Amino acid sequence: MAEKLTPREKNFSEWYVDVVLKSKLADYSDVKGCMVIRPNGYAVWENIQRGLDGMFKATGHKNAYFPLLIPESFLRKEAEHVEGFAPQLAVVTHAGGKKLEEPYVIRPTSETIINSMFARWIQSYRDLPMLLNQWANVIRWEMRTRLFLRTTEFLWQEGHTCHETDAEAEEETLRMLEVYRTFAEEWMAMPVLAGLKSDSERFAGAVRTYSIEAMMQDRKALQAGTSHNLGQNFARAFGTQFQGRDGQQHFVWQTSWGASTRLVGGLVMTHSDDAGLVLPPKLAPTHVVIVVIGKGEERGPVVAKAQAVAEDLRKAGLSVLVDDDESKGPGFKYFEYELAGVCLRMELGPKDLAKGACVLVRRDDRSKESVPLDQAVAVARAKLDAMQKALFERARAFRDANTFVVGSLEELKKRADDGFLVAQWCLAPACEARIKEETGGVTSRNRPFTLKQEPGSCVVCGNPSPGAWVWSKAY
RNA sequence: CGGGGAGUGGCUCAGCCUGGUAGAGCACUUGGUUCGGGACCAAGGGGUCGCAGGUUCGAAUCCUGUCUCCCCGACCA
Repeated sequence: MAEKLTPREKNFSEWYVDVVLKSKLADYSDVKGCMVIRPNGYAVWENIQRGLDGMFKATGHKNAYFPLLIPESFLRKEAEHVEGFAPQLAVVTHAGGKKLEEPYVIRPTSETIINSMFARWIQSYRDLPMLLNQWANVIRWEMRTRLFLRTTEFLWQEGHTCHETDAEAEEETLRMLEVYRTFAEEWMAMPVLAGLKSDSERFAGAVRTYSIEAMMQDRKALQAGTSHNLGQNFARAFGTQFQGRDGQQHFVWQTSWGASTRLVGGLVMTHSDDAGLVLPPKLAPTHVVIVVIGKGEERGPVVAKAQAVAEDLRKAGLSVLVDDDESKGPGFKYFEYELAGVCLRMELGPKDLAKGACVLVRRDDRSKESVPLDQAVAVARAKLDAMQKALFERARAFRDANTFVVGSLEELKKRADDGFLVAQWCLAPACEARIKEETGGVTSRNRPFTLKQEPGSCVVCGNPSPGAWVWSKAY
């Protein structure tokens, strides 16, 4: 039931939890650090999957599925990889009532087990490129969890590809990052900065990691997708080789890239407000709810009309709910559907019917308009398109208004909670570490492609710097 | 893991200090009246008080342990 949410101003974290719980996206489970994704939340995830999966297929990838359990020895084959993931692993030591000869690790990511198969499947350059994707769950033991943003088990998609050359792998890495950028901006209406990650933020086992970074309403950054150029690191560890055009054996060049249910959290923190969930139409499970108004006998014709309009809207490709529940008043329902994040509310009552009209209310700005019924479908679609666009524009304006160029460590400290900070950095890990320490958690987010690289001097040490990076506190 | 807070019908919480066999509001069910921004009346159903020990004639209440969640830090998608 719709209790009041904690306002964002008062406590952003509590607001976030309130929205997720009360809009029934997810619930806590009895398993520590794990959540249950409820039908509302799963419907959003399914829409995300649909969108991304279509883009993966369009870029030549095929879906496959690899085991949840990975022999521990596989993880050990790539030194940096094990080291990076060791603290987060869940390990199965017993099965079938007996202690296992070799423990299994529950996958935190699948590079190793997939490479064990790539090594068997790839013989020749004619087998390349190999472009696979897997939709799966993974487990990473976390100290502190947050609904959708960081849970012990989460759902994601991990792409794994093999290429003949380094250049092709790099091209693929950037291509998939661009897929994420496009998806984030065009589907999620979430503006992002696509760019290079620093070495300290690089995926364990990768040569280079790229990310897309979004700004949430509390001005903190959310890494919303990553794409890695793995070079030949895993290929060497697993002997994934092919006979090249030159007749020689070569290790394949690989990439991997992933996006997770964290995106749902990003959606919430980007668009929602103190009344509840706001979802971009392209991902919203319900586009329109038709609230039937009226009492007793006057309801009959209204319900009939509502159903007819719903049918028309559905034919136009919209997802529609008709609410003719007589036991609740309309006002109550308005609050409920706003909380649930339905994009458009259509109010339909006897007065509207008399005029041959209905009232349409947009969730994001609550703008209200009386619309002739014969134009309802066209207007609804136009409003949804406008809403999709408006959400993106508003989020972008917010991000831009909270992005600052800073010229010194002092300024960086002062603005630590203000948003995205653009600062020159000499690339020395020590300077990066110092920023994190002195600012109470500001880290390098990435070096956006769109950020012009002009030489300057590092805000920490003053040494020459090749260009600026974006810094922020992050989820 | 450190600091702070909280676990009592589905939800929000009272009761705990000063032990005596569990209560309110909301939600839910049924019937009726309502319906353009959170309707009302009446009747009803629902809780081994997070879990496990202990003290006691008797524990929601006192003691010990443990689990979970929230907030703030350290690690991470």
